[in-house]
Amino acid sequence: MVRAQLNDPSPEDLADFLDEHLREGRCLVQVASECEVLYSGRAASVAEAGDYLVIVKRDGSVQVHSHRSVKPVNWQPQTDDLFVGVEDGLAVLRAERHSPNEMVRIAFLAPALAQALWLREADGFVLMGSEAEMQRALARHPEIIEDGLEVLDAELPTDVGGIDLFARDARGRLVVVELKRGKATQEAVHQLSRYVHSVRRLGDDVVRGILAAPAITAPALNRLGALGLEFREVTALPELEPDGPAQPPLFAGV
Amino acid sequence: MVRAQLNDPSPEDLADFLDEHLREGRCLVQVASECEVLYSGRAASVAEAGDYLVIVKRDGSVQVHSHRSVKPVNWQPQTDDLFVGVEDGLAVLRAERHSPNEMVRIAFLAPALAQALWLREADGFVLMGSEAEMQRALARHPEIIEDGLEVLDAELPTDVGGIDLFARDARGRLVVVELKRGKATQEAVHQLSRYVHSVRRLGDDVVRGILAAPAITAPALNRLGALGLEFREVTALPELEPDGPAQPPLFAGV
DNA sequence: ACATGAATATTGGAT
DNA sequence: ATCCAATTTTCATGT
Repeated sequence: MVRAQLNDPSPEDLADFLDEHLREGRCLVQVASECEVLYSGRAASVAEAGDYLVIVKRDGSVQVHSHRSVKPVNWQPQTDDLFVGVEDGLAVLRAERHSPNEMVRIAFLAPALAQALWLREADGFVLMGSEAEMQRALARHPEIIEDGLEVLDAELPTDVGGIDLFARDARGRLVVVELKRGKATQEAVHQLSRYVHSVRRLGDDVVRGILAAPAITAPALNRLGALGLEFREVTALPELEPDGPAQPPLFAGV
Repeated sequence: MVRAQLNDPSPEDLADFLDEHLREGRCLVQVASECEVLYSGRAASVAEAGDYLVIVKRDGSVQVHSHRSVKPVNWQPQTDDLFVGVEDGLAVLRAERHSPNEMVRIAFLAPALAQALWLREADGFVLMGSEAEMQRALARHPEIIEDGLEVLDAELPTDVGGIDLFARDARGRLVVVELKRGKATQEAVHQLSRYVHSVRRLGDDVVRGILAAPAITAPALNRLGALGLEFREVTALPELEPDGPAQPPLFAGV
């Protein structure tokens, strides 16, 4: 899994290392180093000298991590071109992509460690509890939302977007259902409201609007009521069994 | 910067390594290994045996990276508790957080490399071209949007959200301005429409709505026109000079 | 603690 | 290629 490793490399050695393993090896390459990072594209940023962990993956994606946060300080998804060189006595990595046109440039001021990893393609990843799953489940069992509900369509396109579930209730009224896999916010209420108005414009039928989610914020519930719309609690995942490990934690987060 | 390193560790050695450097060292720790990853919380997921690069930062955040994509396969932001142990002959890391209650569990099937890094706190990061910056610049120079525009308020709260810029035009009409730092979509048009309707409800004044962004999608522009709203092209960042450091003005209305 | 909205959002899917 | 909507969005901010 570890293809190569380099400690305290010279700028030239680091540049060679990056070139070799990014160009031919197609490895995931990391460098721990004091860096200077420039970004220019959709926005622009400068990170002055600081310690960072730089990761370049096989798809050309680049991320610059600091000591905190899951989100990198600088990054670039799937770049089209990578350039490596020595400029002013420093190893430099430049990652560019087109559409949008942007660029990240990393200067390695004091590289401490570089390594090339070969990670085999992994499969067998399964995610449960997505909104798509929720939609399939409710389309098959609409009684979870309400008895007598008959689903007419899923992802029904309107002029203002796609309706998650379109149905008819036991009394023949049209029902627009908007699903959220997490706590519903005012944004979701606005979305539902748009769809309901759009459907109402089509005819004189009575149209109900139901927001189905595991929870809803208080302001969102207020607005929902003010607009004459409804909320249905629908859990996206089964409840978790609380298991008692009885093990002291390493540390408590800051 | 490199505090410690371990090649092909035994499960016990890896567990000790993690314990030592996460608990006391408060280092950033990485492990390259064949892993099995379980996640349970807002959603749930299973990643069967595969090669991953695991990063645990000093704030307790955990990320599991595969060979592609800037986004981790599994992650956990700023956990409250970390647990390390040996279970069934495998080193195991568990990261939990409350609110929301969730958990990631990583079993290291075949650890190839572990290392502890000390990254000094870095400062000197500057980002340019945020929407907040755009808002400040346009509030000071509203003529970029339109001659004779007088800004009355920024982030003006309404019952449907905050209006980015609220103004009066040369002919005394009220103007609602919605800003986007990227290409504006239908969502932005709906947002603007909501604000305009909200302001119109307050009185009998004529209210204009302007969407100010560097670009707009074709469907969004159609809808905007259908709703009687307007688009103004406003670039969030100055054009890039091929080589010169010359500092053009921050914003250019086109 | 909760709600809101921006983000260099990223990513996948549909058109 | 473009557009749209979900995301375990994350993250900062205001209340």
